Amino acid sequence: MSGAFLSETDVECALGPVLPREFYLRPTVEVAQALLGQLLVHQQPEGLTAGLIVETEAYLVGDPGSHAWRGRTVRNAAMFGPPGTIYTYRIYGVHWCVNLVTQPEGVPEAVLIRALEPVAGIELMRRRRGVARLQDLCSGPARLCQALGITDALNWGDITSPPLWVADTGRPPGQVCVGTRIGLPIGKGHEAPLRFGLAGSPFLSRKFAD
DNA sequence: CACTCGATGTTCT
DNA sequence: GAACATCGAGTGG
Repeated sequence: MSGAFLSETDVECALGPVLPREFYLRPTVEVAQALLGQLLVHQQPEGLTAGLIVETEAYLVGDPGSHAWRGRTVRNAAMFGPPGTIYTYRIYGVHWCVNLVTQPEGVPEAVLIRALEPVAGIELMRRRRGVARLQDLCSGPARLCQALGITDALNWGDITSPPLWVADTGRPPGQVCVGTRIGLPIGKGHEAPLRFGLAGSPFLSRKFAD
């Protein structure tokens, strides 16, 4: 596929209506599940990339696994923004991850996007990722950010408008798997059932225990 | 397949 | 100094 630059209208027609701010202003666990099956889209001059959200995690107030657990810092400030705020952070000093804020300003809850099924701009994703297999392009929170070109530049941005938004596919999520969150140390909320995925998707970062 | 390890910004001890 | 919402290269079965 060529790197044609679609207008906002073209994109909206092709990919469905943009999910509005009210979509995110619900209990965070509900948003994390409702996002499954919807389309994350990044529109840039070098091309448009998009993928179906197949895996998410919820991070809550009073949650020792959350970056906001010890209060506001320079890094996590976007988590305290209004619903629909984009929170990006650098992990292990090398990769980017992206979250969407779900609560009113001052209440730091968010959904981490953990995996996508590639849908649009797949050749651009392959160039950015340096891998060919479809299953390796977006199956992890840092992988999908590299594939879509998501960086710190989007931190504090608004997920309800370009350049990064979620399009409503109009499809029900299908069967949702629930599990424990990935990568959290013992005693830091690692047991909480706050990871969600589309059952049977080959694009998950890891399989769910049955 | 399982496991180890290096990359290194931000936060905490 | 150590730990961390990770990934990919390397080793060994």
